[in-house]
Amino acid sequence: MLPELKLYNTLTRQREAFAPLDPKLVRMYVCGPTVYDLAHIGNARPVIVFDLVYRLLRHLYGPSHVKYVRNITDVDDKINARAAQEYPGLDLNEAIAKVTFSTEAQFHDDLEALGVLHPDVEPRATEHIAEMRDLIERLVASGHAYVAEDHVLFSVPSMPDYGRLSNRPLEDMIAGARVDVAPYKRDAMDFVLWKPSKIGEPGWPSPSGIAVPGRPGWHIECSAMSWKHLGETFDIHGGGIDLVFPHHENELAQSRCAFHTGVMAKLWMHNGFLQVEGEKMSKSLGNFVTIRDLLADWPGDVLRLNMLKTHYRQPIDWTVKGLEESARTLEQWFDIATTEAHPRPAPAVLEALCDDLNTPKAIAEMHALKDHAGKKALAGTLAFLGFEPARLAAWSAAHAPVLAISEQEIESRIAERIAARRNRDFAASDRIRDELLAQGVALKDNKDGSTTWEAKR
RNA sequence: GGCCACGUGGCGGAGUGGUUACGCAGCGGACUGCAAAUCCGCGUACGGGGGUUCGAUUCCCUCCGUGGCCUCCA
Repeated sequence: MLPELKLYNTLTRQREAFAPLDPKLVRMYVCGPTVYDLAHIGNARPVIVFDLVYRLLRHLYGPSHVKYVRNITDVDDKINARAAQEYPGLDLNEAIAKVTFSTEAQFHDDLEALGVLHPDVEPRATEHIAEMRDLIERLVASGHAYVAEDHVLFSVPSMPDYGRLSNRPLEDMIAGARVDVAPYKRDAMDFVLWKPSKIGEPGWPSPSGIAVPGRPGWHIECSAMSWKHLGETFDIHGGGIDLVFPHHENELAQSRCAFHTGVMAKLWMHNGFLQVEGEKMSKSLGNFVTIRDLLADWPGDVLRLNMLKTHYRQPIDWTVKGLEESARTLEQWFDIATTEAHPRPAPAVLEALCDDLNTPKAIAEMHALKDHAGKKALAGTLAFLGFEPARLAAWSAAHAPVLAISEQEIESRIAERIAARRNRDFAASDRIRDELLAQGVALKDNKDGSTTWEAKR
């Protein structure tokens, strides 16, 4: 008997029992990266969190009954700016291709190290321009959008319940507006669906009779890609909490008005923000931490556990101390879970995860497995959660501290020490132990009388 | 200024209207020639103030603190 899955829905501000629209196919869309720079640890949070949601759904509904779409946004002003900066001599479109291609490859390498499964579909925005145009024309035709000065704008007042996701009544937003309003907007809240391309910028034939080439606004790509791969409505839409407004609010407005539906996704999930050593991560503070940097010092599995130690909706403070603790925990678990893995996660862990992805509770349950005869269950749970001893071992081998002493020498010194202890020459015995420690080798005298060693971290 | 979230023991971090979270660190014990590793055991908590209640860390109000968002790159 599987536990009932309950998830917190940003749209309703409460936990709800999850029931897919189509019981034969659970559909989830998560906003992926805009590929203009190395992914930082804050970007890793939604990727890891929703990877776990994906694993959980596959377990509950069967792997062939879940479709997970995570996009790559490869058209964006930040990309254009980066491309122009990195490759000043190159044609802008070629430069953009270089930036997006290499950034995407790096992103995939990072995720591989973090134990993240591939989504079922990973669409790129530039491959869905036709769907975007189609959506825009539907919106214009139904009066939800209009053309002005070669732009297409979404008419926010045309949607009576705009603002429901972010819980911002229209009046409040207008009152709090602090940005100059473009003159071609009918309403201050209207947002861009399509805009004209400047010379040299990427451009595509425009919709709605606009003569000049253009490019999509920020939000339309996700409406287009989720439609193409998941349909007009689907089950779960995820991302970071910073995306709730305006990105998700506007996505939702576009899709619902284009398809005349009451919902876009039934359930909206948002992960909390991440800070580094108690401070907001920013380039000016110099605490901007990329996944790549972290992987130089820590195995991906440790980063993964560190991320899951905090409940996904809570703010997380990313610290070296926390990483050290996670590394130790993972090491202990892998030391214990050496037996054949159970094919399923431990029931108590599954139950915790079904309770709005309560990973801290799940981790506590794993500690309980350690204490009892739960080795096989622990191994199975670790595998289920995406932790892989082989990957960890590979990282450790690649990053092992260089010892100035060979393994044979270590073994012979251990033998020497055993002999000294047998003769009760403890001065000699302790000297050997200290010398090895100074060389980075820590000895362990086990209960069975044997002595083993490990490289000191 | 508007909207929202968070504030738990030395640290990390769940949860709950009235019984132990859990982990790390610490302390005590076992083991050890002594340590380390390992095993067993132990302790301290719910930001301030008010209210509701027989009873609040848990609900309400308020204050303080921390953080996020407030769009077309301004």
